[in-house]
Amino acid sequence: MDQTSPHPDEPGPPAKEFAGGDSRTRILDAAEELFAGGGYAATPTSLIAKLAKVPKGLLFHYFPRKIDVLVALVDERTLVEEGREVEAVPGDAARTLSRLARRLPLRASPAMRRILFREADTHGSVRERLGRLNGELIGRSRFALELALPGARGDRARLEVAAATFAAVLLYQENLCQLTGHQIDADAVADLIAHSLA
Amino acid sequence: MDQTSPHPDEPGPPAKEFAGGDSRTRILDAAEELFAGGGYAATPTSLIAKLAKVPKGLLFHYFPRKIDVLVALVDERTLVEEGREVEAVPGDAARTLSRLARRLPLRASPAMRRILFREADTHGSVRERLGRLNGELIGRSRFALELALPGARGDRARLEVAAATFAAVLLYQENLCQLTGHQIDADAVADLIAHSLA
Amino acid sequence: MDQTSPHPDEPGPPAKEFAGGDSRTRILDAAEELFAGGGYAATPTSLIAKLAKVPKGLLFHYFPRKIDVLVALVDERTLVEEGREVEAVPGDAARTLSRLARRLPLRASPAMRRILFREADTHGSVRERLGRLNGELIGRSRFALELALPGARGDRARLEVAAATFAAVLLYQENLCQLTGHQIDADAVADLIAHSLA
Amino acid sequence: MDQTSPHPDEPGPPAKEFAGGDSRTRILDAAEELFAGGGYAATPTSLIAKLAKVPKGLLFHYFPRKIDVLVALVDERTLVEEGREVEAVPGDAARTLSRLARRLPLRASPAMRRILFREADTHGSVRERLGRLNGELIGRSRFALELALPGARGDRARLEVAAATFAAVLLYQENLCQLTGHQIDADAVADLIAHSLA
DNA sequence: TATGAATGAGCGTTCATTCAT
DNA sequence: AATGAATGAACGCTCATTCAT
Repeated sequence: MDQTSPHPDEPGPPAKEFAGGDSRTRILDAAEELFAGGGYAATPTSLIAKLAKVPKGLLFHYFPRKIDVLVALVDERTLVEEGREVEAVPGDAARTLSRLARRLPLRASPAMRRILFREADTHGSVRERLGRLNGELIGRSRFALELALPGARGDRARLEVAAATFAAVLLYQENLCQLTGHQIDADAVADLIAHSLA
Repeated sequence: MDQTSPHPDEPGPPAKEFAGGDSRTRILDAAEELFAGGGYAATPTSLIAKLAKVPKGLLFHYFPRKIDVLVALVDERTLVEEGREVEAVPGDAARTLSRLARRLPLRASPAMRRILFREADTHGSVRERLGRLNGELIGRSRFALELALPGARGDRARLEVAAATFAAVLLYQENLCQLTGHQIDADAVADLIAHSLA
Repeated sequence: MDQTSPHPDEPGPPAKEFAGGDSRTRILDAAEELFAGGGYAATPTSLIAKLAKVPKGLLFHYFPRKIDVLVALVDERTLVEEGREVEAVPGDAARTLSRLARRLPLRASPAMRRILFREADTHGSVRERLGRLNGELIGRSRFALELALPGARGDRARLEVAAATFAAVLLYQENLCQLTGHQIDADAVADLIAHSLA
Repeated sequence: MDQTSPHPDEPGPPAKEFAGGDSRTRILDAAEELFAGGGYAATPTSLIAKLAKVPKGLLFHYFPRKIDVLVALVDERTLVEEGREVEAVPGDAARTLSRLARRLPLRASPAMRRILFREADTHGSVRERLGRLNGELIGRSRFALELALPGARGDRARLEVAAATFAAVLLYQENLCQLTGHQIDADAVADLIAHSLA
């Protein structure tokens, strides 16, 4: 959970955070934690309820089927920002890409990020969100490079490949690094790609 | 799956492939298909037994616990080739990497490849194998580039980044492409990287 | 169900049929439809509330227990007419019974009739109502035959049997015909019975 | 359970009645009793298992879904005898029908008979069986009357009505009598019908 | 009267695993 | 090695009912 997700302990007006709404939030909080930790299939609804400190039946009041919890999580707690302006540094592809890497168009907690990759295989709505993120990453990389290197120096195809490569590296960083234990330095990759386009 | 996929280069007589041994193989065949399709957690042992056409009890004779099936699958049906020679094309980093992409150091059926990525989150032995693949990809890429570009032209660090990037793209190609629907052309990436090292 | 079915002969102003009272009626309407369709046990109160478009809690305001809905339905929407005069055609037992068949002493919608037979096994109040209907049918048949055939031609016992037979056929027609798909023509049976008493 | 159903305590060769088969029988025994008593919908599988003294899971080993228990019961423990010869008493329709009433073409325990009527509303396979019984009763009654009264005295239509009436009375006797508390004497009805055909 | 969140026992079902043969 | 009945804990889910507002 990052600064954008609805947390009851967040500062600001605590309005409407009592009564019914609270339980639903606590259920999602618990599910987020557990799905990220053990995976959707291996997490029993009873455990979600226990962690959320709500009776089991209430979970199904808000989410008629278990899968609805996951869908709600993805719907409400991940946001792929689309079409935002890219901050390009004219003439400097490397720094432009670096900035991009620092501000991924994904508003989601670390837990939600894990869920996004973990459950993409199994559940369409999650896969769709991941696909959207991928597309956005490619689009932004392409756009950023176009801005940084306005002269069509290097044909478009090469620029496209560069964008796809950078997107691949960013997703790799988000996902596989944790699994494989191999780190990758996005800044260095940005530099590499910039060189190749020079 | 079939006799051609797992270890085509394995020497030795194919003995013991009749009678009893057959059941074990059929169990693994079935599990491979089902784990790839629906995931380990969502596949009941009873379904494996049914698809393998063996009685349920026999499955537990060969694999006392369900997880042992997955472990056996990874142990016996994936092989990360280590330290093999890389076919480098001296002076041509692009073609060298392309060759690498064409012959991944992973001997495994498409189904086993899916399993490798799918279950890496949950099961240590799978994760270890995936990590090994990642390491091998990086190592080979590095080695290939060293061979192709013997002059330490471009510092080592840059070469390291290039290797890691290429490895990331290859894994992305193996895994995320299916999920996100975005293809990536490894040859073009090879070309890109070669340029950046020129 | 609608304003014509339950008690078309009930006198009195139709007052109180707005506002709050409406909810109660809609609940009973919904329950009638659902109990007839799927049976009492298989119909959740939540579904009744949904079909009635009332909140779940309100249902329990009017009917503290689920069974009360069924009891109210039977109480308020079935009426076994007792002791009404039978229109006999003197000397013509066949036509007399035919008339009886055409005007059963049961004021209830088709749905309520199904409920009456369906739930008789399980719930005493329903069984009692069905028993009452049966008794009334026998009584009327007996009385009709006595009127039609005033000379005690044929002993009383035979007349009693004829009445019971006709009642059985009428109930069979109401209930089993739908289940078994075999129709029976009450007029023809009336004719048959009249012959046997001649 | 009547003399035809498979009971372990039945005399005769006790072969194959050990091991697994016993549990299945005990489950059906328990279900028969409970379904007859409280109805299918109101009988939890856990109660069946408890009464049968088997673990709950075993019930689902033999009957994957609850409804399969009911279907098996109807399939294996009711038999509508079809096409058997009718013992007619030539010239005596009354006694012929009486004999028919005494030997219904239904082999089933009293409990199964209740189930047949109780659950006919809800479950197709039960309804089919009941419909078959109804058809057989009509067919036999017709055939018996044809045999007893070979001269086409009384047109065929009348004979058909007589058959249907008698069948209706027999089913009424089996089912509704218990619910309504009104008895009907099949012999007397047979007599009545015979008179009407004379 | 009206509302829907809350509650928890219980349901049908699944499933990994054991075991006697 | 082979078999499938047996076991019981746990699962996702349902549901009548309660309750605070």
